[in-house]
Amino acid sequence: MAASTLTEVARLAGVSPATASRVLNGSARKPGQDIADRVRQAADSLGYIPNAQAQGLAKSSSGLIGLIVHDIADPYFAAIARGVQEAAREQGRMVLLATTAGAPGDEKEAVAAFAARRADSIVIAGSRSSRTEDTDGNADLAAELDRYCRNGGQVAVVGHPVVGAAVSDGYHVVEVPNEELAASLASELAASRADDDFVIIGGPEGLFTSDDRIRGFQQGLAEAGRPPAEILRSSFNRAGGFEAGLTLAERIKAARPEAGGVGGTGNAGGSKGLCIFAVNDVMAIGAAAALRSAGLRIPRDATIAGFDDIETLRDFRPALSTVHLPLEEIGRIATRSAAGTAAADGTAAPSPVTGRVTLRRSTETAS
Amino acid sequence: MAASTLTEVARLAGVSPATASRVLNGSARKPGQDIADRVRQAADSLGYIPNAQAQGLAKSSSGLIGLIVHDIADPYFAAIARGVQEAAREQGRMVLLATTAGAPGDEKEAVAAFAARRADSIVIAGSRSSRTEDTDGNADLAAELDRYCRNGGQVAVVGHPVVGAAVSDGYHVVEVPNEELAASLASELAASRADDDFVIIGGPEGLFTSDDRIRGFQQGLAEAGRPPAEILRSSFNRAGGFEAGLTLAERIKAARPEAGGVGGTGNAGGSKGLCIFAVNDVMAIGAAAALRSAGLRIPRDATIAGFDDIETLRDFRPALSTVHLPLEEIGRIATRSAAGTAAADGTAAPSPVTGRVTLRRSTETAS
DNA sequence: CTGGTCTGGGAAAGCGCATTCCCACTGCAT
DNA sequence: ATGCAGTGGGAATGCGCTTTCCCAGACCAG
Repeated sequence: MAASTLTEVARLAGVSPATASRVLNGSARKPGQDIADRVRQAADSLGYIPNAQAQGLAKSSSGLIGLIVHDIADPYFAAIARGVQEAAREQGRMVLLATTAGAPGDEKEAVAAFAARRADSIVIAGSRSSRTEDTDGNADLAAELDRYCRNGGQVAVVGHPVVGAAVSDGYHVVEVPNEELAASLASELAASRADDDFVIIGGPEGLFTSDDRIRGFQQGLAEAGRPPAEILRSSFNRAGGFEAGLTLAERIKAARPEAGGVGGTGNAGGSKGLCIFAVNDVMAIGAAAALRSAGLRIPRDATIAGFDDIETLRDFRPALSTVHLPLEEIGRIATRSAAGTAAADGTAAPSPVTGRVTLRRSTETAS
Repeated sequence: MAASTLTEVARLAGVSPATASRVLNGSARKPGQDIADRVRQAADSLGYIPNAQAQGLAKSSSGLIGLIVHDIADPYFAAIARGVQEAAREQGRMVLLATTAGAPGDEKEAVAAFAARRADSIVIAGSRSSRTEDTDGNADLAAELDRYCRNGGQVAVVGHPVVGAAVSDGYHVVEVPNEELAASLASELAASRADDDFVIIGGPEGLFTSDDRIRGFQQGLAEAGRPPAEILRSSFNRAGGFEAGLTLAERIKAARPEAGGVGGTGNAGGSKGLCIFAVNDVMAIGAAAALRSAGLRIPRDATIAGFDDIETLRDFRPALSTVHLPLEEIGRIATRSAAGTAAADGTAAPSPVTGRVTLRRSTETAS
């Protein structure tokens, strides 16, 4: 018992398929009221569900929007995905999900798959990379995107443009002011942590998001008259933060004259404290966990700040200083800017993304 | 410049479209080596990408799997989604995402949309509800699923069967032993918290997952010779947990003879302690935050346990006692059991879901 | 009353592909 | 030399829908 077709509905209603199509789907021509009623009645007496594939084939558009993320279980991407999903629903589209772990090769395949499904638009979240091992992948990805755009596809990239992508009118970038915000964070921290040394826990070199935030932070430090911070590189996730945190914990303990047992006086003696900036919240949490596992306490033995303001992490204690990013909104903006409507609106540029430095307990001056 | 078609490739290669189709897509008939090479070469010189819509139309299958969740930004669903995504990739399919906030009406629409797109299978995560206001929605959803299955669709539901769904051979349920696990948790807690009273923070009545866990917990308590716990109902998310937590905080403070300032002696005086079981981790975190905001400390002034073992929450302190659920695996299992292959394998029932009670600091006996 | 313009419905041609059927040809046994 | 199965390619049909084009009738002005 296959699903019923438009033709069957038409026959039941005693009209031609053309007419049935016109009444059941938004067509320019509106058939007469009586006929419309008859068709609609026939349709739901048959439980008719239009075949989106056939519709797509005929109209060459699918009502699909492709979303590419590194990892859907990462709360950063999950938040963006929620925004995308929401905007998609507004537009009456569905979202197709692809996860790639950030490998440009996989992303290229995802784009090809979306193109095959004739997705109306593609949203690419997740940091672009300029690492040399990704050069080929980036080129392939750029070529694939280019082709997709030339065939009328719309793509929106969150953060940075894809390396080497040609600027076409179907290609939008949702700029996230990572650098400026990191600079603001640095300047605020420089003010409140006057006696601290700074150290940065970053992702692998070449990851744009990470690099931007590092650069911005250093710049903010410089403007505040502080020396540049040392940079520890590790992977862009919780594990990376943890690893770097262990390294830092060793140093902190080594630098302390007395043994660092629980109940120590902490950093009160005027020796310089350490303020850690992890380039994202998840890494910051990892680092904090590492410090704690080494018997150190935050903000007593070191202070720490992250970036993103992940919602799920907001109950973490001590509350994490960070930079708030409207992740969900970013997802919405990206989706809208890649919607056909945005292009039609012409100059209606989507509102730019704004973040906000949010200092909390994890960088508060020890009492 | 529209995307190139099979016909164009065939023409370039000097063969018929039929032959081109046979070489480019896995067909039973394999054309000769020389011809195959010619076609393949023509294909990628043209940058040919098969039109999945047309393929789907012709084959009436789409390589799509639909995933229904309440909220993709909820780490519980995000984790399941990762598993689904992973399994889908193994099968060479893509996942279509729909979020419904748990409203059966929306879920019905999502199923219809998936059916329209001729998704090969549908995975429904997220608790079913038997609330009276959802009765109609549930019936609609069941009818829609039924139709989908009759048309050859496969559906897998995580947790509970959809209310009123007819058992058909395309309908699979991935059982999660919520009740048993909650009972185990209760029994372990009853043993380690010999002097505590128990209270349960549950979701709205009628939510199966919540109800099962509550029932199981009560049963575990009973088997341990404890009286049933009082049940506080609120919404099934962090906010609900927070709200219930505030209520409990009031009570705890009221029950304490001396004022509950910081530095109080806590619960040492032999008065009975309170052990809170929140039916999921996110609610537990919310409740913990509420207690903390009221100046109470865990596990000193109250102990608390959750359910799910959400990864992102694992760095929360005090570490949350909970029941570990292999969320990602659950997603994989659901996806596989809804794959055509699972049906083909016949008796190869997917391994059942097993959880594990995981006691951590949040329910540790106060030192 | 007639010629013209609308209006609303139907017939038919694809959209891009898979697949069934058909046919020409080869190679082998008879 | 003849008949046969077997092989490999092409023509044609259809998946379910949209949309252009066409046509019959209605309606108005002249």
